[in-house]
Amino acid sequence: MSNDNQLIGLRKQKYKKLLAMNVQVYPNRVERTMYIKELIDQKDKLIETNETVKITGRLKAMRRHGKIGFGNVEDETAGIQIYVRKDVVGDENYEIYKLYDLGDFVGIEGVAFVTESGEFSIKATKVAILAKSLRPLPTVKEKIVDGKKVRYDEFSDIELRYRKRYLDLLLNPQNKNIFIQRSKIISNFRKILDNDKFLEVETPILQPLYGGANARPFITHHNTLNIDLYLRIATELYLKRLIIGGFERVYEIGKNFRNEGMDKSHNPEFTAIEIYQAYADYNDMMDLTEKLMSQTAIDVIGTDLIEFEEKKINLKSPWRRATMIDLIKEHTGFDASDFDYENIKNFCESKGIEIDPNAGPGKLITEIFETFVEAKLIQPTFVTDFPKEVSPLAKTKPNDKKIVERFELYINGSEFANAFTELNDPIDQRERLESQAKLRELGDLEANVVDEDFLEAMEYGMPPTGGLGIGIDRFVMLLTKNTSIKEVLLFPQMKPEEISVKKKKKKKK
RNA sequence: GGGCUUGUAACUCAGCGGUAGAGUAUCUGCCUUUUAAGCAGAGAGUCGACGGUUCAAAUCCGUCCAGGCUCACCA
Repeated sequence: MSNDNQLIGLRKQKYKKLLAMNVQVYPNRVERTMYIKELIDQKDKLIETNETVKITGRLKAMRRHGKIGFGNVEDETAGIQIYVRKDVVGDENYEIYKLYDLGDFVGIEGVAFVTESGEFSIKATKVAILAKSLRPLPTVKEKIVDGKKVRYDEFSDIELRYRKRYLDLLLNPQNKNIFIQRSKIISNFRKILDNDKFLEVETPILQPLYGGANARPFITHHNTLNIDLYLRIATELYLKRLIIGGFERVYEIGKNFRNEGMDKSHNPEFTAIEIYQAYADYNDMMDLTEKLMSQTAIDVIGTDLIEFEEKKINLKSPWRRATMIDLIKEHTGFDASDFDYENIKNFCESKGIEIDPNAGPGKLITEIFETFVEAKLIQPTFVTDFPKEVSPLAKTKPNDKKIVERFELYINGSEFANAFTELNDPIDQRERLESQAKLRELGDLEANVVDEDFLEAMEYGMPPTGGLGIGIDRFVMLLTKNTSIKEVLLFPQMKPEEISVKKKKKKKK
């Protein structure tokens, strides 16, 4: 018998013993008079009144001493020590207590008191089991040394933490806290936008055509319609349809799916917020980005100064705004402002940048930026005025048709937001999408596809609009000081373990 | 995809050619104020998988599986 089965077997035996004692091991209804946090907050009053309280929670520690015993019970608000005496709770209750295992959900009825060693506890008058844990939780022990918590045998295996996130949440409060922060960040975005008269909407995840970004999609199939559908790579084109439809301020928070590589900052599904505002442009979007991010930092983590990887990142607005061309000049000395293909190509070659034969000067300029500038933008920086060539959905500048009104926000060397003065000229939009289609034919799997339905919508008239997208996961990483996206996703994508193979082999033996 | 690296008991780890180890957890006994409770004893492992070398493999070699770091690719 494997150890695993041995430990589980023992717990199953206890389950049976409880049943034999006519104890409901998984009762339907449970009574709780207060959360443990409330109990602790009312310590003095409860000791004075000797009032009976009922708490519930998971058993996190047990210390049995013959005819008495201690334990620690935790609910979501706090934990408290329980004290169980055989002569107080009676034989049957004490028997139930003895059949407790670490990880069981228990209900304790009792009165508040302070032990001889000074610990506020609850002295049980009645004990119950609310749900038995058949599988032993990993053992983590804590000790308080000089007021600091020292943890032993922490559940720290990264792979296990991701695969069994429920254990990570249960055993590592600091990791659970990441997801509390994440939730607060998202609800704070909502609060700011809702106060600003934005309407939250939901658009299709399953799309007959995908668009709004350069990326390879996931493909799925609808049986009844017998058509392939794509999981959205962005919400952009649907949100613009809503602007056309007369909603002046909309946003959507949701998952996008991109069938591409995975690394510390890319998960195949990730959360983005996209925001569209009629009668606004990319300058307004910069103001909005600053407001959302710096205000949220203050609201959620209490400061807009973040110390991360030994860098001090200052989210206090205003943030630097600089054009891509100027930043390239600043970091390399190279002046690409003339968009002269030969000149730019020569520079790329001299720096060892690989040249895609289909790339025009705009694409090359972007590559120079990515190679020499991106990683150096530690403080929040709006990189503005992108080449039109790489921005098929953004409006050109009035005085320079090679450049569009677009920005990307960089913090700590990586992209956090992308925004445009949205292209609303349907003739221009059609030409741009058609030239993307040509790139596709030349083998660019990430080029946009022509979405006739979207173009038709735009032909009815789309107001001048500013649009903005922010990567939520990366922002959560920044505020919670995590370097891996997996740490801020509850269930990051992992390769499945080949359990079936293992099991088959086991059975054969 | 390349390089480096990890995988041993439920958890955290040691062992790195000669009969599988420790602490915690679990079980048994003692124990009515403990708190990483204590003391005494016990059980628990296909040493990620499959091959190879060897008298002998957790240990050396190869392939594979799953992670991590990093570079490349990619928004």
